[in-house]
Amino acid sequence: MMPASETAYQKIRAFILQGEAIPGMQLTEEKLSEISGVSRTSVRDAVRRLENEMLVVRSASKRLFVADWSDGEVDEMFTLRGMLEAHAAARAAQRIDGDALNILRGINKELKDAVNQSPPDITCFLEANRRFHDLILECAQSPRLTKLMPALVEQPVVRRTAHQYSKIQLNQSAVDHDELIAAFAAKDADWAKSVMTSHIRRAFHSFSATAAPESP
Amino acid sequence: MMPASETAYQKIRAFILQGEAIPGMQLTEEKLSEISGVSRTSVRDAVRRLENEMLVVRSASKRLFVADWSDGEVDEMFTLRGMLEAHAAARAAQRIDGDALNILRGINKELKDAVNQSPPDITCFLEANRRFHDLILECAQSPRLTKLMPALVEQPVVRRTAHQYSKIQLNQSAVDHDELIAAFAAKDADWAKSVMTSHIRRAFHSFSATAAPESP
DNA sequence: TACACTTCTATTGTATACAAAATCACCCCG
DNA sequence: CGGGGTGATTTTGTATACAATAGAAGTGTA
Repeated sequence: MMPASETAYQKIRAFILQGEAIPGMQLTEEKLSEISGVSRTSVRDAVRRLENEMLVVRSASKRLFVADWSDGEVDEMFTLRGMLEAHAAARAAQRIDGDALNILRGINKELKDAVNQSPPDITCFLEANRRFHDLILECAQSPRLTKLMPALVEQPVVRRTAHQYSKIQLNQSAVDHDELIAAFAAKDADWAKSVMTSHIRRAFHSFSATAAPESP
Repeated sequence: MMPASETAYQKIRAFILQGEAIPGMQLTEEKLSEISGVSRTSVRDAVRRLENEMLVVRSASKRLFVADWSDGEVDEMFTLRGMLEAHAAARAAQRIDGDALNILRGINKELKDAVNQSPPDITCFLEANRRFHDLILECAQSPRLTKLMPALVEQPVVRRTAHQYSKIQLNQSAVDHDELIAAFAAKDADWAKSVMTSHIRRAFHSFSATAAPESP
């Protein structure tokens, strides 16, 4: 049996990420306790985690709301994520072993398969992509970095627009990953860092182009 | 009246930071509740925060311990902090206004005064230093960055060794700050970034030299 | 109508009690 | 004497009840 606070965390998180929640809407602890089916005590525990990931925010008077992000904040988030993931990639390049490398190859194979479906299986793609980046983070062996990352990865906006990415854009991700794997195999930290930087940066621009296609 | 969870947070934090706690020692929620004088409920709340700042860690079986850091982790922490604070400085350079600049000057004045006491007033120095960096972070106007920072700043080890810094080392901090202010005044993001990078990096080396002076 | 004041309601904060889980100490059996 | 299991003890997890606080709605007065 899963701990109640974990249940609450997952349910509330899904509630926000799968778009049932509207950015800016208030979330009372009681409502959340109904949604997740556990007591307020556990809900509060879950909410603390979500607050750290900045999926929910607190008003001055401690009331809870679903987070919403300005363009500037999304930009900044990608920038920070780029810096930290690039750093993680550099560390991973110096520490990764053959086993992890092979698992990485396997995950990227799955990712490619998901892309090559017709239409591409975005859910599968996102899942494989997440596992790929998570494993790199693990190989970086930096507890601190691991702690910071969650506040920078999940975003409802990004998740939603992912479904509109073209096959070409998705494929570019797979290609980036292949090059990352090559950099890891060569144990070249600088190479890994550069590739990761471009990878995240490109993802950002794919996102902005998709999210706001109507420019003046 | 301060909220109980806040009381608990401050008391426990002080307990760890002022060296009453030994790295690696177990902290039961009940003990912490005695220390802080509030109920376990509020203690748990406080512990969550401390966990995020990585001042306490949780074993696989959810038991709590005072964090202790390997040399590698301290190194990594300074590296991450350097990246993020440099980024904050760059953003601040583009956003800072005259008022903030003057406050910054005032804070650095206080810092210099603390250094020039005989002996230097380290507590005052650390306090002014913290306010200086906090204000820069605020000027950077990045909620995300603000959220990440606390996990990278406070460290019992660093705090303890600070008391052994020489006047020359302390003075160098003031000089760095002056140059940062100059970079801000010129609204030169690159300059600010470089100075901040050096500043943090130097602090790291001052620390390692002080913490482990006996090399082979 | 505008504004202060007051009451009521919604929401979060805290304590306590009990349940579940993990660790420890002990004992029994091989 | 060692290993494995069993019960006791410590420690964390969860629910509920109540307290405190913030926000909303009304009420009266100028």
